[in-house]
Amino acid sequence: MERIAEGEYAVMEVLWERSPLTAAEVAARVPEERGWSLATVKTMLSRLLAKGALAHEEEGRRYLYRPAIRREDYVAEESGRLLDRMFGGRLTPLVAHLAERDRLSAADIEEIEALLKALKS
Amino acid sequence: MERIAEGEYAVMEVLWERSPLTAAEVAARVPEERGWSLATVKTMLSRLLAKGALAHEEEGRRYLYRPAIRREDYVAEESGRLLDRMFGGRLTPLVAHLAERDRLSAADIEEIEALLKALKS
DNA sequence: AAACCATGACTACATCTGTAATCAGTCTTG
DNA sequence: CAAGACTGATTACAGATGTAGTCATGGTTT
Repeated sequence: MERIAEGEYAVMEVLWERSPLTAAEVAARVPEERGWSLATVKTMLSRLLAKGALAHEEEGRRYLYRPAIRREDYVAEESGRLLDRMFGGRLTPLVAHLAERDRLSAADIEEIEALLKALKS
Repeated sequence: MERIAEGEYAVMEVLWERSPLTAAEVAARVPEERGWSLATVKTMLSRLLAKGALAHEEEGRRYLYRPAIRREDYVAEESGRLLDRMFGGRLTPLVAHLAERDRLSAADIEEIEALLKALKS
């Protein structure tokens, strides 16, 4: 599975959210902040097709695009990569780190505790 | 703070581990697997200097390099970025995700529970 | 039919990255 | 001092990425 670049990821998000879509529809759903032209979105679509991250089916004279890889899998790979690189693959240091950085509220803690309890059973 | 590329990160790791170091010393400590020549390491060092991620002091006719950003901060930024992009900024889904993917052993769970308990007090 | 519009394919181009080689000094060593 | 060795600076170059523009073709509207 080839690497998906940051910008391409925005396109994947759109299609994971809803698919299949035409190029124009994808462009309409890409976050405003990107400020992309339709041409740019089309380039992204082509590259993602080439990488095998998307599939397309013809619908008349145009294409309908849909993801060819699951968001699940992509997310797993990326978070695994981060974990390995920065925390020696261990989740505990990440949690500790985020807690220190105030990325973890009391409610979060409760929630994670509940999750862990469930996992143990 | 400019983005640090994957390859450059390997150099930062070396210097976070121990610094200051000369270019040659850094090269000697970069993981074998990279198979980098000294020239490559020097390029990385220059680019990191330009990005402001490293600082150097002259030591005779050569430089001693040292990090100009804290590993802490870099790691915080990167993990925050991942969390925001993939999990809406929430840690719980990430933990749940990793658990599902068997990235979480029973021992890990114990450990995190202990950590959370400590955090609450 | 003529003019127009939408679409994918192809082309463009600057910047970033990975991966060096080469060059111009300075230090060392014979 | 001459020949190397070592160092940062400069240059190289291919592939990835961000960000489009252009072109050919086939459908649409008057």
